[in-house]
Amino acid sequence: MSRMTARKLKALETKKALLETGLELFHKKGFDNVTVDEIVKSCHVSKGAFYVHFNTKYDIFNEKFKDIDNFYSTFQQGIPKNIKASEKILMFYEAQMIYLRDELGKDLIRTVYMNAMSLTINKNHYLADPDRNLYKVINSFVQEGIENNEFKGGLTTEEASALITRCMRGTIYDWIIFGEEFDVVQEMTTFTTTVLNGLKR
Amino acid sequence: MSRMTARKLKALETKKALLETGLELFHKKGFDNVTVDEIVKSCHVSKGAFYVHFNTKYDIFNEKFKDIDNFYSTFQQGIPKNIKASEKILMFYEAQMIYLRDELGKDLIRTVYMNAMSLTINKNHYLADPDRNLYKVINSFVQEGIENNEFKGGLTTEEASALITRCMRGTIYDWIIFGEEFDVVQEMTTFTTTVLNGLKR
DNA sequence: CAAAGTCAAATACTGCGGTCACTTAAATTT
DNA sequence: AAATTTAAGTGACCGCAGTATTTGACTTTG
Repeated sequence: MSRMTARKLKALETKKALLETGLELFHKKGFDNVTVDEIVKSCHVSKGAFYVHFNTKYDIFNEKFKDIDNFYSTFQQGIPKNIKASEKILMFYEAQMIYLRDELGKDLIRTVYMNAMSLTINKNHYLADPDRNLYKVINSFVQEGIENNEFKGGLTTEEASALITRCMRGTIYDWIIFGEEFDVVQEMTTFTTTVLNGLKR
Repeated sequence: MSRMTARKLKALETKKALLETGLELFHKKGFDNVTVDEIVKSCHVSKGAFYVHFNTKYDIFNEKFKDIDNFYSTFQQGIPKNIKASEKILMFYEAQMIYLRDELGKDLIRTVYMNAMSLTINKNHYLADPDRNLYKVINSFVQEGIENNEFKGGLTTEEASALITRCMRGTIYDWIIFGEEFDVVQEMTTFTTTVLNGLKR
């Protein structure tokens, strides 16, 4: 099923236009200073069309955010095979944070992190989805660390992974609420190093 | 200056009524399901009056949230003098989390944590105010731990305190975004223990 | 190929947080 | 005690996210 008819193709084009225009405007003026009306006017479609393709205004950024998961393989390639699991995690996180800071930007991340907290969503936000690629990657590093006896065995792989990814969320949250002098990359390294230290035997 | 005139007294009563009614309605129906119009109607004042006393709808919960700081002394009293700094921190956090979970409730905390992320605030939210009582308390515990050589000296008191309070924010954030099975008290203990472990020499 | 069904898109509308120009009465000054 | 200042309170209004209802072009089916 799901043949690509002319209509579906047209719809996909509309969605793409909304997405790209939205991202562009958000980037230029900031999420809060762009209205949905502005986006649809800029695309010469109606507001109703927007809500055919997206559930909320946030979804534009959410969609973009999900793209990161596709880049994880890229990050992983730069990580040597023969170093310790904890070092792999640190390298991975550092690359990640640089990407967030320089490519996605704080405004996008703020939006995604805020949206994840809203009650409107009945099931978990993508950010809290255990099947997210990011969590799988961390999970594999942690498993490696446990098998190599680098980490102590008090916690299961899942539990330890949850703590390590919580480092990330906690640091990013602080990045958002603290002023400009906050250095995400540096802070992420410091915090994660401490936690990894606490996990070691 | 700042004598208590009849008018100021009247205004204070209005504010108190708005605050109490707001809290009651939020508690009963949930923050998102209560409108400002509903609150003011219930208090027989105009909408404008609300915004004389509060800057946003969030402020009702923010004000309540600030009250915790007044209870810190209560928490501290239950903490023995002769135990290790790390144990004091854990006990303090545990009491804190039980209070958040059972007294303030997730909805209030969610609201405060969301509001702290919003851009509308030009200066830091109260949650990120370094002069907050909570941060001073943690700071004193950390200082004690460093002086007693319980923690290693790689980080300054302020840096180590920042990491420990980040544990709290990170765990609370996860409490909000993950489903019902998340146990804040348990998770806070596990995470903080790990971080404290990582700080020890 | 014509009737039935589908779904992207359009438009008018609702709900709500927040604002603004204004009123009014109390407080202060002269 | 009259004149002036201050600030609590009013209520109509606005901006904007999101919704309900309808339309009509395209696709599917018999």
